[in-house]
This record gives sequence, structure tokens and C-alpha cells, in this order.
Amino acid sequence: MTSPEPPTPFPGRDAGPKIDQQLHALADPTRRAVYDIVRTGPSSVSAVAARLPVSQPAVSQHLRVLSDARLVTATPRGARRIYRADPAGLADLRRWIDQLWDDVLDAYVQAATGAEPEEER
Amino acid sequence: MTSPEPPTPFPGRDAGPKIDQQLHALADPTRRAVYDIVRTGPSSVSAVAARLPVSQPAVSQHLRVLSDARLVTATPRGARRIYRADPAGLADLRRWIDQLWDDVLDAYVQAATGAEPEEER
DNA sequence: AGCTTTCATAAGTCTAGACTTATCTAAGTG
DNA sequence: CACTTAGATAAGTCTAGACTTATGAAAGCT
Repeated sequence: MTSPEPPTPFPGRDAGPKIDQQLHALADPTRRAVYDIVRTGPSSVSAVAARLPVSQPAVSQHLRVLSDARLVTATPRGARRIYRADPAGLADLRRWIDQLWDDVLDAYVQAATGAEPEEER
Repeated sequence: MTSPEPPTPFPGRDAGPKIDQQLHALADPTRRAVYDIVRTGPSSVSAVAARLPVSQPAVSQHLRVLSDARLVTATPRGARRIYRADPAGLADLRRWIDQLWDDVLDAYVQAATGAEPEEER
């Protein structure tokens, strides 16, 4: 075989905007710390800020990113807003990673076992 | 109960440098595209660059980040360097997410079921 | 009604990092 | 050998985004 196509100009396959947001959200250490606090136990913004060496607005901004990524949800409780982890959002990311893992492992064993198409240029 | 401790000054728990590198590596869309090409089939640097709208040095730099994060490995093949996905690196990230998922789901059902310690201030 | 608390948002700063072009080395090819 | 090809690295630019302080809007408290 070895189709005579040009180098396939562009894969175009993307992880989708949601996965992109979630990876971006968890890539920052401070934001991960915010998430760790919130997921351990539901917390208000100021309660999170009290445990981290950053300002309250910084925490609000991190929680906004986590909320947009569907990794946390907010529930108004009087003047406070209680943030908690949203399992549904994390489930999406987990599915994505699992799929990736299956693909990678599959390609790996297939390369190790007999058939090796090797590199493509 | 309600322990009389101060707000627990800092969690200090971090995902570790390796997970941090891997999340950071996969958080960039272009780098994810590089990874997608390489994981689909082992490729040289120029083969990757030919399929993406970025320069060859950009691809080299992305592959460096992916390599440092143990997500890809390089094998010299003459003047070329063949890059392929490293399952071991991805396994680390997958384990981390799975652990996170277990924790989050656990906290969620525990909050839903009876015992609700609610927010902590 | 004021005064306080809680939080989001606005606006500005400053650094990380995603790109570029310009090399330099190493390995193949005539 | 000269010449090309492959890729890494250096150096510089420019934007995203992680912070800050300042302020405004709700909600509770006395």
C-alpha cells in the first residue's frame, strides 16, 4: 500500500474546547492548590484565600477558571459562595486520558509485535 | 467536635514535578497536536513540522518539553531522530487522574450521603 | 438606617513561554 | 572532498495570563 498522499497537511483533530480548558486549568500549580482545597471540603472563597499565599481576587480568578472548566461548582450561601468539586467535569478529563492511554498502549504493543510501519519520513 | 485549629496555613500537597510537567506539556494545543502526530506513528521532527503550521525549531522545542515530561522518547536513526509516544509517562498521568477521580467521587457521595460537614467558614 | 463582610470585577504590572529567524553541528550523498 | 539534509540551540519578539491594588455590589449584622 503506502498511499501516495502528501504528508497529510494537518491533523485538525483537537481535544475539544472542554478538555482544553480542563488541562489548562489543572496545569497551574496555584490553581491546583485551590482545587485541592475545594475538593477536600466545600469552601468559601475567603476560606481558600486564608490557606494560600495569594490574594482573595487571585483565588476568585482561579475559581472562575475552574468553574468555566466545569471542575467546580458554586452555591450561594448568604453572602458567601460555597465552592465544591464537580465530579462530572473531572469525569470528562478522565475519559479523555483513558482513551488516550488505550490508543497509546495499542500503538505501542502493535509496534512491538511484528508489524512495524516505522517512521514516516 | 469542630477542632479549634487555625485555618490550616497551607496544604503543601503538590502533584509532584513530573505530573506538573505532564499537565503543562499537554495544556498547549500546538504541543498536543505534535503529540497526536507522534503517538499515531513514530515521526521525525521534519515530518511533524511538515504537517503543522509552525516552524521546525518550534516543533523541536515542543518535543523537548514532551520529552522532559517523559511523554515521548527519541531514537536516533541516522541523521534523523524518530520520536514516539512513551506509554510509561502517560501511565503516570493516568494514575494521577484516576486517584484524583477516586478522591473526588468519594467526597461527593460522602457529602450526598447523610454526613455533611458542609463548608468550613 | 449605617457598618461590616464577602466576593466579583476592573485596571495595571510583570514574567513565562510560544513563536520567529539565524546559526552550528552531525550525518548522509554526489 | 564539497553539498545537502536534519535537528538542536541561541537570541529576540510578543502575547497570554498570573498576580497585585482598588473599587463596587450584595448580603448580613446592630
